[in-house]
Amino acid sequence: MADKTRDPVLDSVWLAERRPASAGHVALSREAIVRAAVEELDAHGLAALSMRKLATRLGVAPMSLYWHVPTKDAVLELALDEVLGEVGPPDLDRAWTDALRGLMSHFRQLFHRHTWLPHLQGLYPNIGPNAVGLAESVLAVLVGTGLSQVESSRAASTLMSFVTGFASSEVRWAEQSSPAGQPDPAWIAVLVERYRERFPLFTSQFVLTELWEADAQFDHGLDCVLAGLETRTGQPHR
Amino acid sequence: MADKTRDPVLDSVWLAERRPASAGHVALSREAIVRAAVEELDAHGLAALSMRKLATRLGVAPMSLYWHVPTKDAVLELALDEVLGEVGPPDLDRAWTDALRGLMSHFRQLFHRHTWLPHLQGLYPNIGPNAVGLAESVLAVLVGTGLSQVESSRAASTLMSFVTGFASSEVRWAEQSSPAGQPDPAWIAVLVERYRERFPLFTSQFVLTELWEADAQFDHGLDCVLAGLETRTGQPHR
DNA sequence: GGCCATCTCGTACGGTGTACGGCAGTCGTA
DNA sequence: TACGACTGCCGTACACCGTACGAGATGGCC
Repeated sequence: MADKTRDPVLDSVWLAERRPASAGHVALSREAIVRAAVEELDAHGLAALSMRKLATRLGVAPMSLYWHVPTKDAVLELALDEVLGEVGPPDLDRAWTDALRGLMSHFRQLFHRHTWLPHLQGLYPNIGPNAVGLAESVLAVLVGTGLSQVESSRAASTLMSFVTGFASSEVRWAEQSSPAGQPDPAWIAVLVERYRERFPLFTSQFVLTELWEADAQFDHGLDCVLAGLETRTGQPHR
Repeated sequence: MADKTRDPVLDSVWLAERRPASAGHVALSREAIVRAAVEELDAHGLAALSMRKLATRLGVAPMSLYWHVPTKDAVLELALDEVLGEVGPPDLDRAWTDALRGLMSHFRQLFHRHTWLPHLQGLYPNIGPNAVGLAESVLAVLVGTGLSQVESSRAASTLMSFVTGFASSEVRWAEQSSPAGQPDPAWIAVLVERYRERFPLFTSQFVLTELWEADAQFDHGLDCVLAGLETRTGQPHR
C-alpha cells in the first residue's frame, strides 16, 4: 500500500477534508482508532498492525474503520503525528542551548517509547499539527537568540536531521541488544571474524565499551551540533 | 513481513551461511536478483516490489527466487547494501574536512538516486560489507586527524546521523515538489491557511525562497557539524 | 546405469487492504 | 405521525501478497 499510484502528499490525511462530525452517539471515532493503533504498534510493532486486528481490538468489524479513516496509510500517518504530540513546549526561560537540549531529548525519547517510529519517519510528509508544532517550538527558540529566520530554519533542519538520524539507528541497534545495552556477543563474534582484516577500524569499535553508552553518544553529538550552531550565533555556549 | 517474530539481526542475511556455490550453469543467481530488485525499486518504489513481479522481470517463476534468497526481507537487505557500495573510498590526500565532505556528499546523492532508501534505513541493521565499508571510510578520515578511536567513532556517528536524517526528510519533501525544487503551491496554500495563527514561524518559512535550495541547506548543516567537530579536534577548518 | 546435489517450478494456504452495497438507526421537515 | 436523507456499521468478495511443500528436471561423478 504505502505507495502504489498514491501521491504521498496530496493524499495526506492532513490535506483532506474530515467527515462532518455527527450529533448522535459514537461507539467509534477517528480518535479512538488512532489511540488503538498506537497501542497496537507499541505492543507488537509495525508489521503486526492490520486493519482486521485493529478492528478486533476495538470490538468492531474491519470495514467499520473505513468510515472514520480513508485508508490504512492514513491511520499510520495519524499515529505518527499523535505520538509527536508527546513532546511538550520548549522552556523559553532557559539558555537557548538548554532549551534545545530539552526539546531534542524529549524527541529522542519518543523513539524509545515507540520503536516503530523510525519505520514511519521516511514514509509520510510530516505536516500534522503536532509535527508542525514541534518544528515551531524549535524555531521559536532559535529566533529568540537573534538569528534571522533563514538561519533559524537552517539550524532547525540541521538539529532535527541529526536527532532523527541518530534515534533511528539507535533504535535499530537497541532492538537486538540486551537491556543493559551491550549487543549480543554471539553475532558480534561472527561480524568481527568476518570483517577483521578488511575493516579493522570498524571491528575494533566493539571492544570500546564507552561506545555502548547511547546517552553519552547522543549528548556528544548534540553538543557537537550546538557548538557548530554557536559559531554562527555568536551567543555563548552553555 | 519485516517483523513478525523475526529477530531483526539474528536473521540478517549477512549472518546466515550462503548456499554452497554450484558448479553447473546458473540462469539465476543472488546477484542477478539483487540487481533486478534495485532496478525495480528505482523504477517503481518500495511498495511496488513483490516477489512475483521480481520473478517476472527475471523471466522466472516466483518460487525460483527462494533457492537463492531466504526471504523477501533478505532481498531488501541485500539491495540496501548493494547501493551503499556506490559510495567510493575517501580521498585521504585532501584536508580531513574536505574528505568528509566528499564522502557525505556521495552518500547523500545515493538517496536521490534511490528514493526508496529512507524507507529501508530504519528497517535493518546495516551490517553488510558496503555499509561497513562506508563506516570504515569515515573512521579512517577521522582517525587520520589524530582523534582517539572513541572520539572518532562518536564523530562518525554524529556525521552519519545528520546525513541520513537530512537526506531522508529531503527525499520525502522532494517526492512531491516540482523538478525545479519548489513545492506544489496548491497544498502549500492549504497548509499555510490552516496553520497561520497557530504556527507563524513555521508558515512564514514558505515565503523564504532561499530555503528551497536543498544543496545550500545541506552544506550549511554539514559545515555546522564539521565546525562542531573541529572544536574537539583542534585541527583547522577548511 | 545409478546416485546425489543443485536448481526450477506448480500448487496451495493463510493472510492482507479495501470496493461495494446493504441495513439499522436518527434527525429534519412536513 | 410519516417519510426521506444521512450517518454509521458491517458481510461479502476480490485481487494480491509472502512463502511452505514437494515434485520434477538437470547435470556431474562413481
